[in-house]
Amino acid sequence: MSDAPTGQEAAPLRELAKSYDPLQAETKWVERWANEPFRADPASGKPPYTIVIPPPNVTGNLHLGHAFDNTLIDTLIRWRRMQGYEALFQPGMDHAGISTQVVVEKQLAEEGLNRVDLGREAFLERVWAWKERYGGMIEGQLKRLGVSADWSRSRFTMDEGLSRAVRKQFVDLYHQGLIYRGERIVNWDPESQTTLSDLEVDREDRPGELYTLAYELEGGGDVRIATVRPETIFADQAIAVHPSDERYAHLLGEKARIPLTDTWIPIITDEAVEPDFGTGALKITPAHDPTDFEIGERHGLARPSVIGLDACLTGELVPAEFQGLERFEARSVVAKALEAAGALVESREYTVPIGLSQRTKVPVEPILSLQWFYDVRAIAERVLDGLDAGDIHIVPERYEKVNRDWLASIRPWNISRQLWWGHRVPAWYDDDGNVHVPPADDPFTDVPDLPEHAGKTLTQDPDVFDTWFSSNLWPFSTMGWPDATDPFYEHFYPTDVLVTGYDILFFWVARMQMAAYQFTDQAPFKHVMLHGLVLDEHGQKMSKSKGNGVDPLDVIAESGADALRFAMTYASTGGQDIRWDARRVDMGRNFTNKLWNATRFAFMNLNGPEDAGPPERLADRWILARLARATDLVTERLEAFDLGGANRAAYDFVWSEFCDWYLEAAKPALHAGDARTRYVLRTTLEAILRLLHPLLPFVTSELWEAMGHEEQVALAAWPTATGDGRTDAEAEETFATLQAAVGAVRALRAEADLPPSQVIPVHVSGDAREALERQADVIAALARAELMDDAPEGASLRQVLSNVELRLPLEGLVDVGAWRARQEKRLADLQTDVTKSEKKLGNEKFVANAPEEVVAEERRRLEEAKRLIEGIQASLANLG
RNA sequence: GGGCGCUUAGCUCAGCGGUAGAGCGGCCGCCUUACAAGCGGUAGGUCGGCGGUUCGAUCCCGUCAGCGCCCA
Repeated sequence: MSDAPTGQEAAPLRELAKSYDPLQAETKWVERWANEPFRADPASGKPPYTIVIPPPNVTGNLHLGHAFDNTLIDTLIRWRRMQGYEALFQPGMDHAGISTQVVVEKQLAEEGLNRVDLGREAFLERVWAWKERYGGMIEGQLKRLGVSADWSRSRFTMDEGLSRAVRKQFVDLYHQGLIYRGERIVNWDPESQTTLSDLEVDREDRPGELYTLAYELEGGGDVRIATVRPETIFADQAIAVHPSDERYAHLLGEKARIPLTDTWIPIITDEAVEPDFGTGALKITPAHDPTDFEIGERHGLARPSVIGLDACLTGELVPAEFQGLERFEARSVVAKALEAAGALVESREYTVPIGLSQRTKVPVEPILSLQWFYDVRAIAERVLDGLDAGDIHIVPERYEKVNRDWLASIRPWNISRQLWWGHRVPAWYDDDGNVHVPPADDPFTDVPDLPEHAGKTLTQDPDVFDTWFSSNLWPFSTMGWPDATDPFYEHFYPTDVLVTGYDILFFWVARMQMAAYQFTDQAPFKHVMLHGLVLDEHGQKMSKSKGNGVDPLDVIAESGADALRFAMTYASTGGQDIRWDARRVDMGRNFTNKLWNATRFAFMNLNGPEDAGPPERLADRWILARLARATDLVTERLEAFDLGGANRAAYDFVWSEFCDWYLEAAKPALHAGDARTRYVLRTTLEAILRLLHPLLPFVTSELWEAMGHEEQVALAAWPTATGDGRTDAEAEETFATLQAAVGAVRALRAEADLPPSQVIPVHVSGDAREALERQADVIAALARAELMDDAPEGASLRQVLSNVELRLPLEGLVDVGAWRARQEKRLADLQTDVTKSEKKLGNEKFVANAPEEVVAEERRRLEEAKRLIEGIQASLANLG
């Protein structure tokens, strides 16, 4: 064994504290990464790797969902950066129209103010002030998580450049006829006073009543209709029945009188009526129901409205006594009046499906309104073609079908919102109600500034766009689109992966797909990695109202960001929701401490020259082979977007192999000053720090620096397992035998209840005897056992293993009865195995059909079990 | 009404065609000079029920049950 110091002295190693203080180290690196941020350089010549952040809302603080998302993104980014990619983690934030407006209005209310008093300009100033404050907080929180984003690239959906992108989108689509203004039934949120897209409405079944009303007929008698909304009868325009419904055929062309009024309406037929529902006759109220609206369109019905934006009865059709009643109150008041008038035939309990505003939880009111719509049907087809062509891979795969199904049944998207906070609709109206949108070749000039409109009075549409009508451009608007001046668009777009929760697959992912094909003629990302939601410890969704949220910053303050990140990647498997369990954070914290101490131990022993020559000691050869395997596995798991698998693979290797076995097994060599072992120890430790860095950026950075590296580990190369001498089946096999022998000795020791300090003599026999004798020093270190030259005389405990038999001369030290009992249990288990194996091997079909190696393995097991049984029986006979 | 996911050790979860794994918790020993946030040993599971495919099923198929989610 050569100790020739061919290597140079290692750099001076910093002395490490006895235990890891994550907060101290993390604070330091947070500061460093703030001062020397990770910058993506489009001119580096390296292949690009891009992930854009799902922009958090400026509304408030980050929650665990954000911590989850950003941990996954940053893990991928750090890994790829180390692999030599020019990695861009594009950060930023979303203006979150309605949510932000709501919180700022709430804040105003506390001061006794409201936005209308304040006026649009002043109100927007308040929102911007809010944005500055919370935007900064969110960025600080992400930095505390250790995210290696390029902060110089941070973008906000309301930035000038991104606003230009939104405007370009609108103007282009308008001139293509894909965006139009129309009067439709929309989802109105009376609380926040704006419309909502279908996606922003949650459906819920609520107990209600189904009323049967009698409408008097011109020719005498009545026709009975079923409705859940008697308060809207004043806006009725017809009664409709199914064309094939014989029951009503004789009434066609007749007129019926709306109860409580003197209004007569026609009886018509329409395919949309379900004959089985209620009486089979429906009152048609085009202004207050989407289906009725469509029926009304087909029959040219008028569409008067009787419910105002405040959700109260209003309009000249409503009798004075009901004017101003709130819709739900109106329902019971009108029902009572109907009853009094004899028009209420029946009312019975009925489950009513209603829509709730996701934001305010208030039931939405379907109202007739003039809104901007984007007809996405054609571009959705284009996305479907792209999916067919394999442009985008979604993991887990099952979400691709969900993605497709939604696109395939998509409907026009209501993009206007009656809010102040957001991108204002760039459309102007003249006194005659004509619509003016900037020309396609000059989208950024306001219409009143165009020469041809000089002198005209034009008013801009007061509304703004749905927030998603700007975040759908995020992957390219953040890269400078539509302006060609930013090299990032050319270099970093399309992006590589989108990492986000499955809950915004429709809201955001699908809309980005459509926008990207529409404006960049390609998919916005190659992969979509969808993760689950972070639920509370009882499996409930976390929410502010329930107060069951966990603040990531509290977790970080308690255990460190590495621990939190560990918990996140550990729990990330296959898009499954993760139930919050603080024990996973403890695992992470304990792991960082373990790593810290392993390094500390290494430092105590890396105190002399190193020799980079080929390793000769078994433990050295073994750990290198195991490291190669671990490296392959971790890399392969990362490539498969299986960060949970990568985490486990790294954790198991570092704790169960490197710490538990290698560090112990290397002690004799290190104490003997073996320069090659020193080299193996240091290089393995360095590989471990690099392998763990994407998962635990802080400790690994701290330890890497402590090892004397000037350049931080984030910029070091990702380990690779290629290269010769990294597989060593022989070393692995021999070491496995050593592990089994050490385990057996330890078990014997525990059985004999001997103190750990007491050295015990052990005799080894069997095939592996020589190999183990060569590891006598290692066995001494691991098991406190001294190998005997000669078999012990007299009674001894024998531990029979597959290729080794251990004997312990322990007369009088052991409770022989307990030992015997244990050995007999072992015998019984082995007998069961033998029976099973014999049965299998006796099965001709098994031998004929199973793969050869499986059959061979079964034979080997049978032989081994038999051998063990013999050995154990002999040892029991020898017990005396 | 349609679709999807989950059901594995006391708890939280991996695994997903060839004799069941982790962390925590339990039990028995240890402050063995890297680590008590730790070390060694050990117990604990008919992998939700029932059928089927297969030489072989926790894993594939069908069905039932429970829990949860999405869409209409």
